[in-house]
Amino acid sequence: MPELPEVETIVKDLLGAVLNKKIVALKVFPGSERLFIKHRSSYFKKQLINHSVNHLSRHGKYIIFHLSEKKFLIMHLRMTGSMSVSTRKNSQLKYEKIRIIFSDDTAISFMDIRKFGTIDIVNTLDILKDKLGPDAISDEFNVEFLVDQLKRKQSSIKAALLDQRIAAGVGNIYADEACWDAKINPLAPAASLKKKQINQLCNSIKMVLNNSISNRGTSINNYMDLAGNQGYHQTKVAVYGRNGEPCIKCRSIIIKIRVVGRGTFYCPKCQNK
DNA sequence: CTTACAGCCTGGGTGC
DNA sequence: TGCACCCAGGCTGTAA
Repeated sequence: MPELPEVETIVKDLLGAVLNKKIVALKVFPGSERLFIKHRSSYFKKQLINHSVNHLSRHGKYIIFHLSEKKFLIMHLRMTGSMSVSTRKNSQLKYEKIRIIFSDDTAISFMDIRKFGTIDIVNTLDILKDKLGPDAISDEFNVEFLVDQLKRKQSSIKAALLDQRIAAGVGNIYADEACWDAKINPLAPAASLKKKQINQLCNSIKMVLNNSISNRGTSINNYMDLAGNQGYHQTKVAVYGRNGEPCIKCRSIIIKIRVVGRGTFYCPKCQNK
């Protein structure tokens, strides 16, 4: 599932394929109906065609295309979305839902197995500001911010880390990995953490995310990069998906529980508070 | 205000 | 080989 490091890898790879290109067509494939619940596909065509991609960025797990005339195309891959570079003439790719075609006949494709992905076109990014806190690898995501947010939380630290208004971009895998690195039990009440622990957790979150970016993301379940390749970070995970296996620090057996409906993996010895 | 949870989807895995 | 069932989880809407 694409979380911050996977989306970051996709955005970096996409940059050369879209920057300063003019959109001339939008191809819509069967099975894309859910993408057009909020606006019809004709609306997207009208908004996109003859606009250029001036810039590409990411906030949390959202991909943001900065278009000419101050419009923004916002995409979210959710669980199983992926992107690919294609051309105007390619036949439909597997699970391909839409294709954005440029004036040089190159194109980018959005694929999605489970149809949870979303797209939207907006005139300002205010909608993201309402939904998201600071991006988890940005300077605005720091110990002061985290202390302030966690003290008013009534939930577990795991639930707090999955809250995108707190840690935009952190998902289930990296929440577990960061808690393990910081030696914090995922069930610990968020408000119970001491400043020293929060400082460690903040550092662990950034470290885990940046390491994964260096490895082009974690391919567990369906994540693939633009070229259809897996990342390399799945061989580096310490706890996620490793229930029944020994902790790489203390050899205790990693256990799996459910927290806020998510599979949650931790070391009962290393993460005992 | 907060938190919890069902629902959205489909491929892959398991058990019979 | 086939079939029924379960699981994965990001986000939204609704309920408590």
